Amino acid sequence: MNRTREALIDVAARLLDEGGTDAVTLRQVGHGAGVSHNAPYKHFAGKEALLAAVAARELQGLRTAMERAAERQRPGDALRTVLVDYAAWALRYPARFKLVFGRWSIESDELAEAATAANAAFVDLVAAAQRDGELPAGDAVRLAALIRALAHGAADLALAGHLAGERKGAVEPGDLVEDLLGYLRSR
Amino acid sequence: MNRTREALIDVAARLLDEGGTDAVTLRQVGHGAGVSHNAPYKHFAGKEALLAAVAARELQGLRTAMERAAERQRPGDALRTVLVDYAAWALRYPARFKLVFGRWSIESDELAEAATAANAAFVDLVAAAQRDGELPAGDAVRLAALIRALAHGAADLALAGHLAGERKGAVEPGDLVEDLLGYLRSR
DNA sequence: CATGGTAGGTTGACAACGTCAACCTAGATC
DNA sequence: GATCTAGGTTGACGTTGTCAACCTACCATG
Repeated sequence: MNRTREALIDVAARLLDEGGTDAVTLRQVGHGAGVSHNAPYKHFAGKEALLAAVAARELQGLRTAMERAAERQRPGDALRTVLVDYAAWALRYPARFKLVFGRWSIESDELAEAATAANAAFVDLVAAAQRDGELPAGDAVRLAALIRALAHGAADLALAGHLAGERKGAVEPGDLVEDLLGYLRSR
Repeated sequence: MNRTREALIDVAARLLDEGGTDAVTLRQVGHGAGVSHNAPYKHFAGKEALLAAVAARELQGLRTAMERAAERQRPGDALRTVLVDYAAWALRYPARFKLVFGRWSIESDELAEAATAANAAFVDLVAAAQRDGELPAGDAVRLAALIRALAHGAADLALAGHLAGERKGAVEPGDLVEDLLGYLRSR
């Protein structure tokens, strides 16, 4: 039924990993899925809509990973695991990271819902860590935003090559996450 | 002498503010500067090189702002001022922010030097705040990376509309900066 | 002073891209 | 059996980055 649609998303994700957003051309996506250069328009309103579908699928994966960590580990460990995995994911799939957390120039219900769900899962994780005494008390939403902003910024700067220490004594995103959690715990 | 070159950079910066990186087309840049669609190639190797020049100019401005703040205020206040101004700048000129701190697909000595200088100025600011007891002791480079990553991530998420609280109780980048500095000071 | 090189400008062309329009076709629906 | 539609096709259009060829003042050097 939606076989072609799924194939298009798969091809788009692959091209995205290979060369970033610009490398995802509707023509190559169509060709890679074995259809013509205009077939994607039968499934997506345009290039942006196709990319939004890729982003939504990726966001659902991130949310699933968070929920799984929350089930299997204590709150503090789960939070650390999630953040470290997040940084590793960003470094491994830079284009996906930039797509998912960049500005969406299109309104997609699927994407908005996936983002809301993923954010809620993260806030839950933070709140649980607070109850466990691993994080200072206070507004969980705001504290979650703080932690998320740090992980996001560390990953983004690292990807751009703007994190201090090119070679010797390089600071890695995971290090900064550990530093922040350390400051917050010892508070 | 380099009058046309400067004009091209000016036009590129204006187009950048108006519609992001994609809105900067070499043809419009040339036309806006009163030259032909191919004249930019006499001053820049290509589109990326032109954008790199814009980014370098912007980075020099940020560095100047930091050094000025360091001269006129106490370390703690200077740091806070710089970070708040940084967040405000990012929200006001999103395209410049994304250009300067995005990945540079080109090697530009001018750009690399500007980045190194700006980063050094920020590390100096952090080190001064540490000596003043406003920040915990430790590796200044690493602590600076932490603070910078938070400010960067907060601004980037806010621009993408991914910061918690769309309307009610919206978390703003400046708030997160204040939160982090608060946690670090009371440590 | 003649001469030649170069910095900076021009026009024209090219392929690739996103997108629109028109058309085709098999299968579901009434 | 007629009709609608989801999903596919080909072809075209305008825009873009970039390359190539050409032109022309200017400036230094013989």
